[in-house]
Amino acid sequence: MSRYNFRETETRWQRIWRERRLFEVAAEAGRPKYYMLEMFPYPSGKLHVGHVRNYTMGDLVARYRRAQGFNVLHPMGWDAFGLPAENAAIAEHTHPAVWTRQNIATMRAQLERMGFAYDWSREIAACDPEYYGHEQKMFLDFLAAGLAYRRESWVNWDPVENTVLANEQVVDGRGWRSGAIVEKRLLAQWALRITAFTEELLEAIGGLDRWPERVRLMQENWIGRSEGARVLFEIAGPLPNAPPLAGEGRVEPIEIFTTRQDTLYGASFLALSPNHKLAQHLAEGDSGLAAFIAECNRMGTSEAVIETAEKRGCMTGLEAVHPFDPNRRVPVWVANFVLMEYGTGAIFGCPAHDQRDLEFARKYRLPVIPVVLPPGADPQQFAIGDEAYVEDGTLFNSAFLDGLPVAEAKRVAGERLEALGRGERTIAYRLRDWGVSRQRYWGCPIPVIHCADCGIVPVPEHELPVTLPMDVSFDVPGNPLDHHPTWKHVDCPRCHGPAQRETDTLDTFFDSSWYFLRFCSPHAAVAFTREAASYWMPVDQYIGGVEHAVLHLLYSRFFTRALKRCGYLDLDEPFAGLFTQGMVCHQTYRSQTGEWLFPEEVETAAAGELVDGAGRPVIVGRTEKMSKSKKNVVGLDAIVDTYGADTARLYLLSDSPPERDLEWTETGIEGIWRYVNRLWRLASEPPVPLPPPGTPLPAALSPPLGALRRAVHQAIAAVTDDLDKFRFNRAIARIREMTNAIEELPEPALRSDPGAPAVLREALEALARLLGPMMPHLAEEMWLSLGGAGLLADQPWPVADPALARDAQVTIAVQVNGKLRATLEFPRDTESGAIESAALGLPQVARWLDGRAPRKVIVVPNRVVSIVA
RNA sequence: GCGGGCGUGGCGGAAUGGUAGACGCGGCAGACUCAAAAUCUGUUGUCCGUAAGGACGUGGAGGUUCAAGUCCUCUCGCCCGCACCA
Repeated sequence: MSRYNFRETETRWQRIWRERRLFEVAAEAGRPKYYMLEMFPYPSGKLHVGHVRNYTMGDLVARYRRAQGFNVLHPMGWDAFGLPAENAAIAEHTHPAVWTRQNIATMRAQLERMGFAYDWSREIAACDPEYYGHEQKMFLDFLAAGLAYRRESWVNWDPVENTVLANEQVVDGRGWRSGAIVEKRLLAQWALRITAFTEELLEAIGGLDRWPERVRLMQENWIGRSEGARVLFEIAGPLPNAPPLAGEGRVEPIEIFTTRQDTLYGASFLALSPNHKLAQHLAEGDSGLAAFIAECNRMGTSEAVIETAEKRGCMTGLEAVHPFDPNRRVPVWVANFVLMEYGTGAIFGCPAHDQRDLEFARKYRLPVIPVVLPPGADPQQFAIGDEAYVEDGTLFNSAFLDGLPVAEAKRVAGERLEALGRGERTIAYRLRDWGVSRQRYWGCPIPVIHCADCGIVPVPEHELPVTLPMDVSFDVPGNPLDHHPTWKHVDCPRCHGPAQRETDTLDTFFDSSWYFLRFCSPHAAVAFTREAASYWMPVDQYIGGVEHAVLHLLYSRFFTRALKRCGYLDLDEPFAGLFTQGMVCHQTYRSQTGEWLFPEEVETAAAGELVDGAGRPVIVGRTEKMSKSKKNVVGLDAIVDTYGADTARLYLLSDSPPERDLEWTETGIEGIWRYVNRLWRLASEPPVPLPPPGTPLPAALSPPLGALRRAVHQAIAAVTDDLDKFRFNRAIARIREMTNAIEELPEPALRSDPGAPAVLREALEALARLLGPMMPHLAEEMWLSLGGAGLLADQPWPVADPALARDAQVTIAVQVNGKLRATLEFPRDTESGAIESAALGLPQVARWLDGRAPRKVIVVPNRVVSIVA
């Protein structure tokens, strides 16, 4: 039995595609374009099969759209800056650049072996000065436009590593690598003013109709719009135990944000964030308060800590005046649960109608004043127990608001605040500006200079790019740019006095926020040309992991708007279509002593149980996302060596719907391999000798051949529809059905029927074309075997003839009282009366009717006849 | 707590309200073989029945409908995202 020799064919076709520059594209005005993009990878090392699922999907779409005649841009590049390179440099005594370049070379070779149709002439790497120099120019433009600025912000500081840590790098309040307790520090950091576009970013989500609903919701929640009011509470009397804040005797009122201005009459306290400037000020004269604030700042910000931390507060001794009633006073507290970063860093507490406020009030024995009455409740009887009442109702105990429903009361209270000059209705957002400073080496240098006299001075454009020095040491903790003996010392471009470079580098999300634009004109002297961007953008189909649902995708949306404001392009949304693919999973294995084992270290013993190389039993764990740490990975090279790229590709596409997780199994890949060989045999040794290409079909076909032809056109129609809708697994099922139909064509029909060879040729050619986007090498090889002209990759996508695809005969289900009792065969579109009488004449039906006339008969054309006995 | 998703054979999964289980994996039986691998053929939701046939069946309970995996109400379980957001 001959086997498909993928080793020979795959490298051969890859060479031919490369030599003919098949996938290198140029903008062609007037020709419809299709920009297919998969999220560019971080070059972390070798790829495993889990890494290439989204590239396989992207390649399918790229080749499919290409066959449909689109000018398809399908580029690939490297998100090449980042922390792992520095960690590797420390661990392996290499240089981040060397390590990164090696990984890029390895991974590029692996992607090439998969036969992906990339335009490699557009390859970019974020760590290349050719790339990040443009990024520095963008930063300076943002700076000039007020979209980049320097601010003090609280950060996680690792005192051992001497660096800022991202939230993800803080584990249980400690630095993930040093184990040191992380401190909160107020540092001057560069930030991007994403909040300048908050409302736009939120509103435009509604127009992203080819994005997953889930991702749109996540972005909406992340932006977190809340309608409410800012309210001013005057402080009664002078500040105790502290000098007055400013001016002569008059103390600034406390401004709070609330969404429940309707419940202001239920206020029983105000609470300030520990980092509120009034709290900080008061702490100067109040050692108890100072100690409380210090303790709050020591508590980590990790979610686990927040969840378990109880609500605690510290009295300030201040009293605030109720905005609606000058005679009413409420105490001012500092509370650990009030965030400085949201709203105004101060709240008013209404325990009756907010669960968190209620817990606080119970703990500190503050009054609980209900002001919203549930529908039908008795105002005399209604009281708050352990749960705050947060539903709708009617206001009471609230003077001029009494009797109003909640929504109405919000409006009236807001108007009153505005009339009194004690507040205004406003909108608060969860979204905060994006801090982009990192105290890291392997990133894009921020192109500014700090001068003692001139302050912050941008690096002059003609001096860009500011390149990273290569001679750096990772022996000392902290930022190597800061330790470098010479790099940071420069003359101030303005006064020419001695000055220092900024040693922070940009967050790597900055790099990935515009790479899709660079791909449009990757060799341009500017970041990207307006012409190229206006032809290729937006990305028609973007594919990536859902883990980027908020950060990368939101930053890129922001960047596109920021670049538009700076005159770079005329576009709001970068990604017209988005698809988030599921993960590739694999069973996990552990040894008796608990170490993770690679799948190839596990063998099946004679008795059928799983053992390791030394014959010791293996503990089988749950199936989880492939990850190096759990060793449940299957190397890409090993799979391509054993089964070839096409087999791997088809498996990644066929076994699960693309948005769901896929389990990688040995039996699964072997099943695909069998199918690959069946396909190859069909094309290379067809059951009857084929006529030359283009041989016309006979006018009339025998029923079996007619059926085959119909199956082919049905498959073409179904596969096309499935690919349009990203139902790859179903498309493959359809192709397999068609394959079965070809193989099952009865032998006598083949041998004796003069029409058979031509019908078979049509079927096999269609098969090769349909397989092209999924298994491009095999499809080319089939095309060659069939004697097709040119490359399959240049063939147009087949078009189904609806007339040929329509079944001549239909099977009609016969139901009695909703249960299937029989089926009937009829020519398509037989009129209802004939079907009804045929159904009523069936013995299976007569038995259930028991001699009575049916009460009702419903005939659905070509589908079902439903009889009610 | 808030938001979202998903529950269908042994497994992955198909089903514009119209024959539930397409397609595949695995299993079982058989052919070829000295044997194995490979390949091929048949079969494969559960239960009753020799069979014809029948009953049951899409997490659970109701409902709408001639007809429900699909629509509605309630409920259970799992997964994901956000989370002291005022």
